[in-house]
Amino acid sequence: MHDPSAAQSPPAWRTTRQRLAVLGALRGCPDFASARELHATLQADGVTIGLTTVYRTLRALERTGRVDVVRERTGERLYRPRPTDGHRHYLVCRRCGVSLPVDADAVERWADDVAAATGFAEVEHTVELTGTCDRCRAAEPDPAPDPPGQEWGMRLR
Amino acid sequence: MHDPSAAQSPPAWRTTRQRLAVLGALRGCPDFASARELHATLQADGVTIGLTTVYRTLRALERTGRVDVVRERTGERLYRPRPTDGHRHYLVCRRCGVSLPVDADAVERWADDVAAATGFAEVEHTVELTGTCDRCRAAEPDPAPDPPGQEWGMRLR
DNA sequence: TTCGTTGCAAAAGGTTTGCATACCA
DNA sequence: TGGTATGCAAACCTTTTGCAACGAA
Repeated sequence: MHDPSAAQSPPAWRTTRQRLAVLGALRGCPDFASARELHATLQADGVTIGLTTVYRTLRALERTGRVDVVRERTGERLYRPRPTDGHRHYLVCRRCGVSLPVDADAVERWADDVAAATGFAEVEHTVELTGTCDRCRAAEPDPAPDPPGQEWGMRLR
Repeated sequence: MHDPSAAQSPPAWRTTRQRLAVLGALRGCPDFASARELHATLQADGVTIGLTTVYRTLRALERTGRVDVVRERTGERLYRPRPTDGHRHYLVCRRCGVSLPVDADAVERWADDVAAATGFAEVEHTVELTGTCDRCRAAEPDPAPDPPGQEWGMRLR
């Protein structure tokens, strides 16, 4: 027992020009941003950095819990610096992308209750809220809501 | 007014061999399955069907609310037939994939409250719970939990 | 006969990896 | 100096699209 390789800690983090730049860009952007967007921003600011490095840095930050991540409908990952410990859920405007940390205590409690009731262990949850912010709504009231189901009366057998 | 093109209803659903097969495979698999998995299952059962058709069928079922969808960590979409109206959230085992519909009234109410409080309209929510079911847990107690943050002491300025 | 559906191939789009080079500690 | 980090190119994966042929109604 006491296998040294098991206690092996991850490689030391090296502070590089590129990583600082990604952190800076992240802080400079209050809402969720994709890796590509961050990369474009950095290049526009004259920072020389590879897209690969942006991806790798974001993934590292994700692993250490320094950024929050949501998924676009396309599957694209969007990153946002984690404001404080405790706020980890957001309401994101589908049109302009503005994001708003929301109080999620009720969800946290609910998730804990479900975990306790089902016998599942190490229960993690992801909660994503999207909507249309009132500013966008004022700009253009209604974008033709999708026809609400039932239009395809499939007969199965 | 009364523009006919605006009232245009979606194209009629045609019941084809392939669509019935996808529905069948979906019903035959109680847990979440990806498009590729369903396609492989169908082929193994001797059903001739294109992967494209599986994707298109699943997308159509998703639009009409006949299946529930979750996202893998990779971004892959996983589908599951919707058991009843009302149950739309699941607790999925990260190891064996078994999924369990959970009562999500608390989350629904919370989402409605957030919508009301923020002034956002058309608020949609996705909630995904993952954990380790007791069966998997019994099989192998603990799979080396990831080192809990803080291991990379980054100095930012 | 009509028009939605199928399936192949190819494109698209985001993310990851191999490997030689650059650079932090 | 040693071992990470970087960056390019190419690989990977899932999903979507163009288009000609097929088939349900």
